[in-house]
Amino acid sequence: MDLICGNFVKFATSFKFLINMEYNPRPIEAKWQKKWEQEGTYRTKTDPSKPKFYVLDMFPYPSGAGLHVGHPLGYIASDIISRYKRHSGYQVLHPMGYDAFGLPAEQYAVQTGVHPSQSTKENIDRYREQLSNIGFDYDWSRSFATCDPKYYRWTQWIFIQMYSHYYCTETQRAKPLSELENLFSKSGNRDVPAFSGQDPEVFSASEWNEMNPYEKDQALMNYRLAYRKTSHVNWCPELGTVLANDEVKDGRSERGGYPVEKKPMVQWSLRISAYSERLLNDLEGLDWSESLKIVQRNWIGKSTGATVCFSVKLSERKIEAFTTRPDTLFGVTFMVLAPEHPLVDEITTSDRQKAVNEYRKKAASLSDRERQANVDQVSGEFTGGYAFHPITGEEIPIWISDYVLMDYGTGAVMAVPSDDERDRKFASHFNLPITEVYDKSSGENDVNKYKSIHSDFLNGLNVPDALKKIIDYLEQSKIGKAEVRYKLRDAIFSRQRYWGEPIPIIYDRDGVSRALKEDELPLELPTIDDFKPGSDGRSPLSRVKEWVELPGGYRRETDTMPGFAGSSWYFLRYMDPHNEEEFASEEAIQYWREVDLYVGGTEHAVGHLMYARFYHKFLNDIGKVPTAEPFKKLINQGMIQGVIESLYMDKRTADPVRFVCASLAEKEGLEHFSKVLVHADFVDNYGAEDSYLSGEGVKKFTGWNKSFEGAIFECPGGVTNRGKFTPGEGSTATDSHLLTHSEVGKMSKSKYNVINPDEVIEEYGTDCFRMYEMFLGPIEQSKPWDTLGIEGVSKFLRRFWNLYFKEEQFYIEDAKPEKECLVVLHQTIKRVREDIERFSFNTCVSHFMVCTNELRKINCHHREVLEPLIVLIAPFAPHIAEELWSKAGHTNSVALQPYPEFDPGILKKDSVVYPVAVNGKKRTEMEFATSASKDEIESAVRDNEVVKKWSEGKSIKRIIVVPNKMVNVVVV
RNA sequence: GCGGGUGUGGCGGAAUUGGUAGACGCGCUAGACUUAGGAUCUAGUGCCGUAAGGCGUGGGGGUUCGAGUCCCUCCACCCGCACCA
Repeated sequence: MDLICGNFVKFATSFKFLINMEYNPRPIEAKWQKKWEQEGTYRTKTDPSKPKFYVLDMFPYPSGAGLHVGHPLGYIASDIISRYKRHSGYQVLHPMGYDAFGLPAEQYAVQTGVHPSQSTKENIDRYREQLSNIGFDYDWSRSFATCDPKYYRWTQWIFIQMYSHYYCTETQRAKPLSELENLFSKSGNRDVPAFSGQDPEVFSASEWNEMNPYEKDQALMNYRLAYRKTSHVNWCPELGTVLANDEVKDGRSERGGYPVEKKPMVQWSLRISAYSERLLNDLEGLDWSESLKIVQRNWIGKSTGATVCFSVKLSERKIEAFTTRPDTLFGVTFMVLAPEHPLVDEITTSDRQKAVNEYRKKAASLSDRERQANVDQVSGEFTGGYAFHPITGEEIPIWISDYVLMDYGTGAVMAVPSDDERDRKFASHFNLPITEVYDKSSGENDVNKYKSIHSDFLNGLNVPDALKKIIDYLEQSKIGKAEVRYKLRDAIFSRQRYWGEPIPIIYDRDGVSRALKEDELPLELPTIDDFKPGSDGRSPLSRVKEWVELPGGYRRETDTMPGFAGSSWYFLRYMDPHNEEEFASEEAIQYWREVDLYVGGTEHAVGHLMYARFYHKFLNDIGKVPTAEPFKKLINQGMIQGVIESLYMDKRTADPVRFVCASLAEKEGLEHFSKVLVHADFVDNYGAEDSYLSGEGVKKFTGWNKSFEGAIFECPGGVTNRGKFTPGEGSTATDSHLLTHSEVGKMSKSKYNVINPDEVIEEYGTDCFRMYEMFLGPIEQSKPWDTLGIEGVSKFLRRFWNLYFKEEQFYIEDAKPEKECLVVLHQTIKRVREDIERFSFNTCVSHFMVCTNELRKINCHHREVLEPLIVLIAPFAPHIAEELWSKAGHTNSVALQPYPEFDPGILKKDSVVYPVAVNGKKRTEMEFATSASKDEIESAVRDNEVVKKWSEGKSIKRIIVVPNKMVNVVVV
């Protein structure tokens, strides 16, 4: 009987599908996705008759792991905006592509021998499939990958432009290098307005003209925006490559944990530091979050001050020190050099030699991390040498200490212990004198209000005035000069790797560099089958002799470009992705200009976003793009977290291993237990507080982690061992109910809690998945994925669908709707429009829910209400919208319909229900016509029974009427 | 240490300019329909209290007729930077 009934229900349900009554998302979604692709619904044209809108998602690296539910969050948000803008009459550019060069594919190749191009292609295909499944409106015809020679040809081209430009400090923009060479041949390099990070050797015009090509090349390297020089890099001998700073953790490589050392190597770099000031200033006009701007400002790290020159006793050499507080110059009582400072050797006296050498040796052996770790410990050595105070002429002892960093400022500090915390610490530790140079006796906290003392001609001045005066003095007497410094370092560009863009440079027999000509591009990566690093810190390419060695004794550069080379300008290529003549046509660039909305995670706060801004500014300088900034507005989506599930394992017994229920662990004392991660798939009620392991879950767990096969799993109801559950004494339990420990944390493969969007979509449908991701909370906040919550959205979509059905048939009536229905619709239009504009997608979803609940209640089936609602929801749930739109009798795509406008006339009310408060507490409600005057309302409120009751025995002092809002009665 | 952000029911979160705190959803409770319910529908659901009422947006103070929202102060958590001269 049971069986027959069950089958009947099943049959009836499937029958309902046939007549399209029940909402069954998957077939609908597949149908429309196919149709969109066939009809090119989302093809973007460069059409100057329409306003444009460029929405962009941050370039994904297609990893082998595929997407988890956190990745699409930002993509869905940008998809909604892109669809909304299309409905609003914009020509929308919403592209997607792949940042496809990079280390993971190469590491995989080293391990497996699979060529990176193959594994990358497979990963891209998988990404594309997963993305398509979510129904995005990407114009796939514009997609590309950075490893495609048609793309990287232009990555190489941009590099060559940087190689052949310098930065003019007069006009504050990049200029062709040939102009600089002209200047050199006319007047040498002494006064050229050209940015150079190092202090290049000075040469005259005739010296320049007599230089051989090699010497000229070397000299020009000091000015090129892409240049080659020796830098101290993180070299990892084990991996045979240079690592970026963020790839090094605690002196070891992030991958593999191999030791990393500082090694001088000849490397290509980009002179991003020339752009520091512009990168800093132009942040001002960007619609980015304040916190992101601050991160960028910190990174650029501008400090304004002066360099002061100190002469050294018994030496011709001078010490330059940078300070932000030259006004405290009279408070200098000692100097501190970085241990690596080149002058240390010269000034150290023989009696101090041994101590100094030991200290330097110790400092050199520590990594940057380790040096920073002992911030609290003061250490240092006296060199025995003295400098002269540039004004008073007093002798000042010179110390060395590792709190002074060689690569910041000049590597030398004029120590003012009175006004600098670290100098003060150092002085008191080594008993060095402290001279107060500001009168702080007033107890005032504002530094700018102090008056200068013990400072000769500065006495009596406040800080800003003293600063001005001392800088004037320093410059006039040529002791020093005002100076601005930045922390921002030039970007090291060389990678000793295979899977990256070849650097399009060749060297002649003498080592003189030359860039490839435009018609020699792209310089394609040769195919190789051995991906191990080359010898002597060179890339695998160095072994490909037939590629490296060229006729005429020329040799190719064998290093490749870093990941940011391809990802720093990709947003421009989408404007015109198939152009073979230029990276994008002027017409396309003039039309699309910049990205109007950029969506991505905070992990790119400095790296990608800084490099892309730099590239863009450079291209702007050379007249290739019309805008100074690439990304007008930026939204950082939050992370979607997962619940990390673990089991309590008893530390006191090992044989057999004993796992216990969380309730037991708490009773016995948590200190006796360690936590063992358990795969989220094994847990019942995943995500809920009382998630647990059933007998089935225990079986999965022991099958997954065989070392626990013999373990016992104890919960209050009984014990499970080797698949058998034995109830405890007096227990009626029939199965394991082992509560797990659950905590919110990162969703990651290593935590075994990854939720795959494909599975969610399979169960609930794409539209539901999209809406639920939005419904979770504000886009910028991190929040945990709640497996149960999605039911609510699923239920809502079914109800929404059912608005369009009556007695199992699609049903929309053409009769004039009642005002009530229209009010619901227009209220919803108003709210949704406002909330999309402010990127508040979670509240949009709730407006749709409210709307659906209300229309259901009043049983509204009017076309005039239900059709605009389809368009309104289309950006959020495009598939269900298309299906209902076509069922309503339309043959065109809903995606191209104008977005509904709300009619303020419909929302206008005749009367308003006022909350009436007495002394700020709401006590009753009263309805008044919207036209009612304040006086009318006031007198009616006075007569109100409830108000009378609350003012009994007291007098009404005031009645505040806020029109159409509320009434407050003030009673004393 | 510095900078930024966030603190609202059992949970995710609403509240655009100071104006009915807790929309919407989850969860929970009760009921209806059901052989059944992890389906669906209806009602309820901040806390205390039988009620009247009181208390409530991290704590304390202030401005205001009125404060989640503004000001001061303290606390907690998260993120970023960190000897930057």
